[in-house]
Amino acid sequence: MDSRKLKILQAVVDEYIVSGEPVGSKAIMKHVKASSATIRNEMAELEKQGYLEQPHTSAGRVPTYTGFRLYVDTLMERSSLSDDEKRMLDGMLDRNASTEEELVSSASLALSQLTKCASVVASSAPKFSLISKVEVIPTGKRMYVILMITSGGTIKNKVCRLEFDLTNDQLEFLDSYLSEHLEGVPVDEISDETFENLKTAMGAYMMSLTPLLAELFTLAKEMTAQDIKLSGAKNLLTCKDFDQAEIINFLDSDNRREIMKFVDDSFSGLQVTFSPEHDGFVIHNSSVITAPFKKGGRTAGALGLIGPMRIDYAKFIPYLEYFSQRITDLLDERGGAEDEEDKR
Amino acid sequence: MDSRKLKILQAVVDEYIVSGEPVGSKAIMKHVKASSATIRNEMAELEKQGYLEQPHTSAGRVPTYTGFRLYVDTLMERSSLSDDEKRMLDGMLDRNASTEEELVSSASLALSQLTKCASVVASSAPKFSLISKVEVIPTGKRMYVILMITSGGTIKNKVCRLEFDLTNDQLEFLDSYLSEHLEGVPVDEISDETFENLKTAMGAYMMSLTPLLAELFTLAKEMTAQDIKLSGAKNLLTCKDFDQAEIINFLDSDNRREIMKFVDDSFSGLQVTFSPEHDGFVIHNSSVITAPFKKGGRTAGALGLIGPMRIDYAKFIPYLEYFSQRITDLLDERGGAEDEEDKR
DNA sequence: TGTTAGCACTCATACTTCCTGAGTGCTAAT
DNA sequence: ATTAGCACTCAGGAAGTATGAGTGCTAACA
Repeated sequence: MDSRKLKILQAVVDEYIVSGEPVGSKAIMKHVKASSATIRNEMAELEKQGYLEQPHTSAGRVPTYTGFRLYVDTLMERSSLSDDEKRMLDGMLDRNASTEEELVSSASLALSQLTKCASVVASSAPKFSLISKVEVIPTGKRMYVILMITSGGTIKNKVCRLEFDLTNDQLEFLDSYLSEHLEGVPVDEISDETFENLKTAMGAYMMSLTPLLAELFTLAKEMTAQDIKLSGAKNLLTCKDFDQAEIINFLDSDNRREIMKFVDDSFSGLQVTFSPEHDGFVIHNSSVITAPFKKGGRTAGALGLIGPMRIDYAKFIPYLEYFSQRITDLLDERGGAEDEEDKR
Repeated sequence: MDSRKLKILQAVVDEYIVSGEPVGSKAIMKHVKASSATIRNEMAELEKQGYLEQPHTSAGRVPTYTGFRLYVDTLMERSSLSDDEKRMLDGMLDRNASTEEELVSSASLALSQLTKCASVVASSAPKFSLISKVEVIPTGKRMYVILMITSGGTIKNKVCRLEFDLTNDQLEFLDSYLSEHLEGVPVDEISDETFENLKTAMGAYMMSLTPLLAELFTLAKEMTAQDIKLSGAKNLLTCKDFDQAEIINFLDSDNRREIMKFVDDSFSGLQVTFSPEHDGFVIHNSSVITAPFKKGGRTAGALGLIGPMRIDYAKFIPYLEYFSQRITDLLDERGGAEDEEDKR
C-alpha cells in the first residue's frame, strides 16, 4: 500500500479522534502535502478498500473499524509518558491499599476518570491461591458463618442456617477436619469429588452437616469465580458516540457476561479490540483496550478500558500499560514474601 | 373546600397519573357530572389555590406537588391487594434468604421491577445488635484479617498490614482480650473511649498493635454505618418524567448522602414525600415512598421507592406496605430465638 | 345565583419549505 | 500523476404555516 495513502488514513483517524466529525479532504491538506483533489481520489480508494466510509454523499470520511485496526496496529504514534504524567498517575494509585483488589480498583477508578471511559478490572487471581483458612463459626441459634481466606488475601464468608444446632463435638470435629484437609489446597482444586469425600468423612455427622458442606462448597466456587468490576460506567452514558438506549441496556444486562467475551483473550498482553470484531458485543461502535498485570510472575488479572472507537489510543494505551506495570511492580514488592510462604 | 372541587382535583391527578399529559376540562367530564365550562371555572380556582398549574395558556392542567399532597393524604382511593396479587408478591420474596439483607434485597428488587422505579433499602439494623465475635486471623506475612460478626448476622472483615509479624503471645493475648471485652457489647457503643481503653490495656504490646486496633475500630464504625442500597436505578434513566442529565448526575454523585435525607424520617411509618418538600433533593419532580420494617418489635430498616411524582400511589403504596409487613413477619418468625439469645 | 353553550383567542407541536455550506466526483488542463 | 474548476448532493438549520387541544370570557338560561 502506497505510503501517501497510509499517511492520509492516519490523518483521517487523527482528525476524527479529536473532532468526532466526518473528515473532509481539505482538513487533510494540513497533514499531507497534496491538493484536496488528490486526497479525494486517494480517499475514494481507501473507501473501496474498506478503511473509510461516508455517512452520506456530501460528508467527509469516517474510519471503519478496519481503518482503526490498521491505525492502532501500525500507523499510530504512541506518545510516551512524561515524568510529570508518571507522577500524576502514580499519585492516583492507592499505594496504601492493603489488598490487591483495592490497589487495582484505584487504578481502575483513575483510568475511568482520566479517560472518561468505563474501566474494568478482571481478576483471575484466586485461581492460583491456596486456602489458608476455613472456619465455621456459630453466630446464633442454628446460624453459622463459614469463613474462607486464601493466601492471596481474598476473604469471603457465607451464612448458613441449619435445621438443628450443632453440638460442640460436631463443631470441633468439623473444624479440625476442615483445617486438616482443606488448608493449603489450591482453591481451584476444590471439586465435586472433594465435596463427596468430605461428606463421607463426616460419617455419623453427615446428615446434619450436609447443608453446611454444600454452602462451603459453593463458597469455594465463588472464590475461584472470575471477578469483574466496572467503574465509571456513567461515562458511557454521557458519551455522544453511543446510543444511550444501548448503554442503558448494557448497564442493565448482566454485563459481566458480556465483558467476559474479551477478557479471556486479554491475559496474554496488551490488546485492542473493536466491537465488530467481537461478535455481538452489545455496545456498537465501541473499542476495548486491555492490559494484563502479573503477580509473582503469573498473570493475575487485567485492567481494561471500554470506550467509543474514537478514543485517544496514543495517549490512553500508555496510561494503561503504565498502570499495569506499576501494579505488577507493587504486587511483587509486597507480595514476594507471602508467595514464598504459600509454596511452603 | 367544595366537594366538587375535590372531586375535580382527584380526577385531574388520576388522569395525569395514567397519561402523563396535562389534563383538560373535557377529560374531567367523564369523572364529574358538570359541563366543561363549569369544570374550567373550578380548575381556574384550584390553580389560584396552588393545587394545579398550567404548563402554558392553551394546555390542560397538571397537579402541583401540593395537589399531589392533598391527593395522597385524603383523596386517593387505595386499592387493596387481591389474593392473587399477594401470592405474586410473596413469590417474589426470597424466603430462603439466609440473611436479613438478602431477604430485604429481594423485596427491593421485586419492587423496582413491579413499579419500574428505583427502590432503596435502608437498614438501621446494626444499631441494635451486639458484637458476637471478634477475631484476628493471620493470613500471610504481616497480614491479618479482622473479622467481626454481630448477633444480627452481619459479618464484615478488614485486612490489615502490619510492620512486624505478631508473636503467638501477642495474638493469643489480643484474641482473648478482644473476646472478653468486646463480645456482647452493642456495636454502637464502641466509641473513641473504648478504643483508648483498648490501647492502654495492650500495655507493652501497644506499639505494634495500634494500627490493628485502629482498623478494628473503623470496622466497628462501619458496622453501625447506615447501609443504603439502591436497586433498579436504570428505571429512572428511562423514565420520561425525568431530566436524564439530572439522573446521571444523581447516579454519579454519592447518592447515599442524598437518600439519607428522607430515610431518617421514614422509620416511624409509611411516608410519601415529594422532591420540593425535601429541600434540594437532586431529582426534580420525584416522589419517595418509604415503609419501615421491624425486627423483634424494633424498627430495623425501611424499604423505599423513588420514582416520578406521577406514580400509581393507589397501587404501589399497598405493595410497599405488604412487603414491609411480610418482612417484619418473616424476621420475627425466624429471628425470635436469636433475639432471646442476644438479651442473655 | 350557579351552570352552561358558544366563541374568539393562545400557543405548543408538527409539517413544510427554503437556504446554506461543506464536501463530493468528474472533467479537462497542466 | 496531479490539480483547478465546476456541477451536484444532501444534512441541518431557519422561517413560515397549519392544526387542534385547550383556554377565558360573555351572555343566555334554569
